[in-house]
Amino acid sequence: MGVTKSDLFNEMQNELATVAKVLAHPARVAIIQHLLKSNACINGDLVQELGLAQATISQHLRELKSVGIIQGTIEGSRISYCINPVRWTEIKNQFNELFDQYPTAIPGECC
Amino acid sequence: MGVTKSDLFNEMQNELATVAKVLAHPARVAIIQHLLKSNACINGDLVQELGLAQATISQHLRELKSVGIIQGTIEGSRISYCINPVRWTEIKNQFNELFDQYPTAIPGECC
DNA sequence: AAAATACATCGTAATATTGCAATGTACTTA
DNA sequence: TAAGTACATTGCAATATTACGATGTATTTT
Repeated sequence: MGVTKSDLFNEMQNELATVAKVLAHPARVAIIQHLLKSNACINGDLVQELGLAQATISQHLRELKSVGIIQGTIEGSRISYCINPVRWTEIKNQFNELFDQYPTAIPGECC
Repeated sequence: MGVTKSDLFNEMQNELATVAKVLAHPARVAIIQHLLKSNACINGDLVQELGLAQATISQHLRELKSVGIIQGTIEGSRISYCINPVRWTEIKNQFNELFDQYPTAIPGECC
C-alpha cells in the first residue's frame, strides 16, 4: 500500500506526524539551520551551501513552506526565505506538548 | 532516486532527521501516546486500540525501537513495551536544541 | 506432545519520497 | 526587446514507506 490510514488517528497525531515528516530529512534541517544562523532572511543560495541541485532545494523549500515553518518573499528577481516566527513557536509547542507528557528521565524506572 | 545524500549533512542534522522520521507517522505518535497514558508498561494490544493489523503494529514498534524511544521486555509469551526515559529526554533535548535556536515569536518580525 | 496464543519476519502490492535534467515563468539588465 | 538570472514545475528513475496476509518462533495451556 504505502498510504497512511490517517482516519484512524486524531488530529493532533496527524498534525504532529505531518510536521515531523517535514523535519525528517537532513537537507531540510540544514536549510532551517542556515536560516537560523543568518538571522536575517536569506535567499536561495542554499544551492551553494548544501551540495544539492537547484530543483532539489526548491522542492525541499516547498515542503518546508507547506507546513508554514518558513516563508518566502519576492525581492526583485530573488526570493527571501526565512523562519515564520509564529509558526515556529506553534510547532515547538506542539512537540513539547508531546515531550512533556513524560517526566524527566529516571533511569531504570522502565520495564 | 529516493536515496538521501546523508554524507552532505552533519551528524546532528542526520540524527534529528532520523528521529523525526520515526515520529512522522500518526500510528507511531499514537503508540507513543498510548504508552504515555498507561504510565505502566503495556503490551501489544495496540492492535485493538489502533485499527491496524498485527504485522503493521509490529513493524511500527520496530521502528520506534530502532531509535531507542521505546523498549520491549519479554514477559512470558507477551512483550511489554514502554518508553525509554533516558532516550526520551535525549530526543526531547535534541529537538529543543533546534527549537531554542530561534527566539520566541515576535509576529511580523520576519521578511 | 498438541493446540493455542503472542509476537516477529517475509514477501508483495500500492504509494510516497528523493534527486535531478529539462523546461517554464518572472524579473533585470544590456 | 533580447539575453541573462533566479527560482518553480514537470517528468522520470531509483529507492523507501506503508499495510497486510502468510508464515515462523517461542511460550503457555490443555
